[in-house]
Amino acid sequence: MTDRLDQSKALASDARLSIMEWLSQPDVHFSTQVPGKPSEIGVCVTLITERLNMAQPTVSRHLELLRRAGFLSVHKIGRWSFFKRDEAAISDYKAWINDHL
Amino acid sequence: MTDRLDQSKALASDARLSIMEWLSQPDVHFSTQVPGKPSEIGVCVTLITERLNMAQPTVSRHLELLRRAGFLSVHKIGRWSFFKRDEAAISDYKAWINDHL
DNA sequence: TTTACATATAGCTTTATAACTATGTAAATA
DNA sequence: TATTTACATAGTTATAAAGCTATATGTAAA
Repeated sequence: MTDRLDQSKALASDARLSIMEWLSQPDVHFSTQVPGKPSEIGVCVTLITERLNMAQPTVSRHLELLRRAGFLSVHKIGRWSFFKRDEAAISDYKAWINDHL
Repeated sequence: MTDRLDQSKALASDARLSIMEWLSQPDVHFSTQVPGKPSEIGVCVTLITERLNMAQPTVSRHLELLRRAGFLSVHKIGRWSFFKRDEAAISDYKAWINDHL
């Protein structure tokens, strides 16, 4: 079973809430991405780092936390890591919150 | 505006998630309360402390965090503090999560 | 076959959380 | 009025989280 506490913890951060929100409209927020369409392949770490205005390793860690919570998936192409939302897992969490909060 | 980050942080704790869940059916989980019906006046700190199996000041702090997030309200009668859910604020947060996550 | 690039990992420092004990406060009771 | 009760606050300590720099890894380009 997915760990609801880990998921709730993943959302207890300004940076991570922003990431989740930006990735819900990736083409709008990351229109400058060169290697591919954000809504199709995901968004690379560099662009998210720029937008967050944080050091790259810090952003990698935030993304990893969201991934481990199940909210994001990664797709690696060459040297890039493209992150996108896992809508099924997100809906699942929403349903749980609706039931249990 | 309510601080969504504070609300999300308030839910990033096992103890606090349990409190929220117990208080959604207070008569079931706190049937031993003497001073009044839990679903009407709320649940006192002592009973929540017993159920959490933590020191009383620790529980007071958890309750205060949930209250400041808007999820709980307190009603003081004599020396007791009765905590109950603020369903409006909770629904408000759920709606926000549905929109923004 | 170096060099540059994109990301991840390691290690460190600072700040935030969470737990506890001790004590304070305010109301009810003896 | 002294004591007990219910809860809150203060202070301390331990653990977790968040940020950074430095470096490793792995791929692409020169």
